Amino acid sequence: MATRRVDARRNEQALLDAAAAAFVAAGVEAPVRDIAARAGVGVGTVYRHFPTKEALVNALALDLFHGLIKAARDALEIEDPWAAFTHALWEGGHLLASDRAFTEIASQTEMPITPELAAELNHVFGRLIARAQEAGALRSDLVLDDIAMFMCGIGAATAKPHCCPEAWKRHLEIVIDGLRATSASGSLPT
Amino acid sequence: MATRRVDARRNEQALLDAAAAAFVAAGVEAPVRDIAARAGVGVGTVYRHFPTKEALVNALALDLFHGLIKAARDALEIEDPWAAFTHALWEGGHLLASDRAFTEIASQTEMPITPELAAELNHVFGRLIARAQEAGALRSDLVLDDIAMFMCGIGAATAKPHCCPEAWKRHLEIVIDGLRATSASGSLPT
Amino acid sequence: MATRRVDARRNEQALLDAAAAAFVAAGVEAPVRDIAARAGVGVGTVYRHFPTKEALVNALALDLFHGLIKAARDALEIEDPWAAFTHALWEGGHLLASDRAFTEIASQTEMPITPELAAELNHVFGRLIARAQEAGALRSDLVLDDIAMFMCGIGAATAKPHCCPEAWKRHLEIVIDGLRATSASGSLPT
Amino acid sequence: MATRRVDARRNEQALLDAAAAAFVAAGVEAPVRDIAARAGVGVGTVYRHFPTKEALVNALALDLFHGLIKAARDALEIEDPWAAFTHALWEGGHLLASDRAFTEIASQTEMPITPELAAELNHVFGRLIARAQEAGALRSDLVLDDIAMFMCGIGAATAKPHCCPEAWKRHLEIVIDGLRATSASGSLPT
DNA sequence: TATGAATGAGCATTCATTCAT
DNA sequence: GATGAATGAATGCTCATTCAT
Repeated sequence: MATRRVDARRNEQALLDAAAAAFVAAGVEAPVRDIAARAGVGVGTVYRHFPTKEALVNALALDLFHGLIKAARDALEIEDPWAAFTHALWEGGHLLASDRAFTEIASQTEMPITPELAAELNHVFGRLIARAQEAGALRSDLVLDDIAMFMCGIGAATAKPHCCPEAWKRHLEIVIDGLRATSASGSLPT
Repeated sequence: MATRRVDARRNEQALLDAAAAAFVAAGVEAPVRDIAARAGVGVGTVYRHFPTKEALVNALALDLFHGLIKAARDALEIEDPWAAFTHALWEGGHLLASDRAFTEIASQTEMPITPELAAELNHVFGRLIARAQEAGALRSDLVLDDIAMFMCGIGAATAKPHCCPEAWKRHLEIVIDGLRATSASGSLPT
Repeated sequence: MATRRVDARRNEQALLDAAAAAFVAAGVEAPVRDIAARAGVGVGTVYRHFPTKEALVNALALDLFHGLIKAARDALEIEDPWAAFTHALWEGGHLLASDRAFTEIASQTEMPITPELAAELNHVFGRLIARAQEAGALRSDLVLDDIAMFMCGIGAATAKPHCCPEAWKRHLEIVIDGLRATSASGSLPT
Repeated sequence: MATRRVDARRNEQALLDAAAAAFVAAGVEAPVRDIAARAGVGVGTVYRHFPTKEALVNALALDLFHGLIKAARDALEIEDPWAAFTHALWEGGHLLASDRAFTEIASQTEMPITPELAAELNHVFGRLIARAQEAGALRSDLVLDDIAMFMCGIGAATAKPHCCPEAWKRHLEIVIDGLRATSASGSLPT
């Protein structure tokens, strides 16, 4: 019984990995059959672990969200507010860049973020932003939602197949430079 | 015969519009039948104008590329190199933001850009970048591909259903601030 | 266009027939593919004519209901109340017996009878019953719902594969004998 | 070992009950898993007792047949031939009415009756019929198969979800009235 | 022996595409 | 030319059955 459990758990992770790979290769439209095949199991097994294809997709997204939250929380430990803020962004970037599946998902389905998760994400990132702004390091017009936007940008940068896998780093570098309090300057929004 | 041409062209444009609308509403997965219905024609007619659904999608993307090129070319007329460069970005942003279909497409299919088109795009944006860098206004490490990345970011910002339709403007503003030569500063790429 | 319509109409009837045959042979569980094959069309065609397998099943049932109503209405023309009543039963029996699909359906799905149809059925059969009872020919404790029950019995008699196709006639004969006003006599309901 | 046997038998009965309940609730299409759950065992255990879902279904049907035979045999003890005959019918009705599962089964699968069982059923019901006919109480044209038909009618009456659970009693009452020797009269078989 | 995870054939349904009219 | 009926491959999902533990 315990053994079976171990096996099942292994399978669940294999399924998650297989799904991520399949989504990267073929988008969220990747057939469940393909995911099963990649994981080396039958379709039925997929459905034993996830009641729905959507549930599998969500599980994948949730994983990333948790990673994001953890990264942000770790960043909160850093003393310097600006360093803490940028650290969180860089860690988030790494997460996103190493998980192209997420971008696929994010761009094609409604994010399955639960209210609790959203609240948690908001709380910890809000703290990061507030601290950096109070320290006078971060431009004061930045709001929480902008973070999501940057992350999407990173995802998009990563997803484009032809650009080098490090491209997102330049993107984030530029964005961070634009985020410094000293950079703020009225551009020309037409 | 000339009338036919006019009619056909009208139909083709109607089809393109219908497709854009359908894609915005339901993603690229929108059925061809829906597109036909929106255009007020039968499915057969769609296939008379575009050999394949993919061809229709590509035509839509091409349209946007042409708009982008035109905007960049117009920007080239502006004397001040930095103003010219940022003008092109803002115009591109507007184009992208007003055409959510494009983002849908971009995120789900390989961009169907032809070598000629790519060359043209590269040429005119390359000029814009070079001029701004020579004038010392634009950070010197910016390369052509970064532009695509920013555009994708804008697309992503626009596509997120819950964020306000103007959100992309802040995104671009920050990015532009980060692009100034004076902003450049080694961040901390982990 | 007119021609197509003719073809389509033909197909729809073929589909209905094929479905009836398939249900007789394999129950309502008969795969849509089989129905399509029997009708000599592709599965897609089934779905062009009926949005759902259930809709096809319902269409079949509705057909029979209409037949039943028509038979009862015709019976109403007969002057003698008892003759009218029994005529309706016999006609209904024939209908049921010649359409084993209906029994299959009736026993496995909720009857898709619309309120209007039910009302119509009730109205005309109610008349038949009332007239026969007023004439003192029909036992007075008979109610409308009993008719449905008898019909189900006939269906069941017909459906049993081993019994001769005329078996239902004896069933109905006995039931009719039991329905005469003179037969009524308290049996022994335990 | 004896204990084992007892346990197994207990399990088997639990399984049979669970199956009956599941079939009533969801038809013969009820998943084996549900049956197992209702019985509080794993699916594997179901298959230890019955090689096949069909076998389980058959066992259920057999149970009812045995009940029917027993009822008929008990009826044979009654002295008055007509009373004996009708008693058997009423008992059979009760059995059927209290076991909707059977009707589900009967209408959807070939009855798994063995030759021996059929012979037994025929023998005892044949006796009941013969006695009642010889006594001049039962119409002489009744044959064995008609009994099955009546039973199916009762099953059908019971199965219809909207009609009251006692509806079958009226059905049987009428049928029995029609079965009296005195009722016999040429109806009008079209 | 009992369990329940794994399997995969099978089903309803959708949708790009073709073609007779 | 335009139409929309027909096609059938492909997809998500279920469920009887097997088998390792």
